[in-house]
Amino acid sequence: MVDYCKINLENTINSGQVFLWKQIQNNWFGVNGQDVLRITDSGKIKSYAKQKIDFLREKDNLEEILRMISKDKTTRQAVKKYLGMRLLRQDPFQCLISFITSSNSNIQKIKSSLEKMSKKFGVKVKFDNQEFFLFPKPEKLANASINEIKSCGVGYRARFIKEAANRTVLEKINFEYLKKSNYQNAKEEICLIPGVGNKVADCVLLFSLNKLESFPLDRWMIRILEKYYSDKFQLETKTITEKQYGILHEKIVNHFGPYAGYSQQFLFKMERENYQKKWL
DNA sequence: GGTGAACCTCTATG
DNA sequence: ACATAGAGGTTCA
Repeated sequence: MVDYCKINLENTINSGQVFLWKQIQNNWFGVNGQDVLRITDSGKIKSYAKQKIDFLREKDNLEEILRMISKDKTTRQAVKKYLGMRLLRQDPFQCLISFITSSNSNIQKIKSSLEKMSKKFGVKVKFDNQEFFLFPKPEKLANASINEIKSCGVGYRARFIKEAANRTVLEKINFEYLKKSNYQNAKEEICLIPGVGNKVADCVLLFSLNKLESFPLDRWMIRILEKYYSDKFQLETKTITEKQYGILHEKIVNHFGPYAGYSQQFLFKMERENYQKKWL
C-alpha cells in the first residue's frame, strides 16, 4: 500500500471540518445527520442507520489530486506533512447549520453549541453501547422558537439557524439539486440564506456538496495567503469584500486547479498546527 | 462598490 | 474583580 492511501483519522477529524466527533479507545464516533458513524483507525466505517455513504471520499483519486494541488513549495510541504488527511462528505443540513454557527466564533464554542443543539432537538440513540444524540431534523429546528435555539448558546445566529431549517423544510434549499448543480450556481443559491456569506457557503459546498473547487477564505487562510503567497494573490483591499473574494477565488483556482479545496485543507491544517492551537 | 460598526457568547489576558 | 480583545463572519448603514 502506498502511503497516500493510508488515512490519518485524527488529523482528518481535527481539521475544522466536523465538530461532533469523539475518540473512544481505538474508534472514532461521530454524528452525521440522522446517522452515527464509527470509524476504526484503519478507516473502516460502521453506520448506525446502515447507510452506505462514501463519508471518507474514498472514490476520490488521491494520487492525482495530491499531485495536482502540489503546485508550490508550501503546498508540497503541507501535503507531505499531513498526507493521511482527507476531506469528508458530511450530511449537508448538519454542515450548513454547523458553519452558520461557526461565524465569528471558535472551535470550542461551535462544538459546545452543536452538542447542546443535538441534545435539545435531536433523537437519542444507542450505538455500540454508547448514547448519542442525532443531529436535529430540519423540521425540529424550523418549529423551534428563537429563544429555544438561543439557549444552545448561538446568540444572534439563532434566527439564521431557524430560517435555514425552515428553507430546508420548504425545499427552498434542495441539497440533492445543489449536489448536481455547478459550483457558481450552487454558491449563489446557498448564499441567499441569511447568515451564509462567502466563507460559510464555501465550507458547505466543499464539505458536503462535493464542490472540490471551493476554497473557504477565513482569517486563517487570508493570513496564509499573505504569508506564503503575497506574490501570487495580491490583496487589493483591506477587507475581503464580496467582489474581492470572487477575484481571489478565481486566482486560487487558476493556481491550484479544480481540487483547490483539498489544498486549502492541507494549508489550513499546517498553519493551525504550526500555531499549536488546541482543537479539543 | 468599499468601509466600519454591531452583533451573541465565551475565554484569555491584564 | 472588572475591562478589553479576539474568535473558521455576516449584515447593515
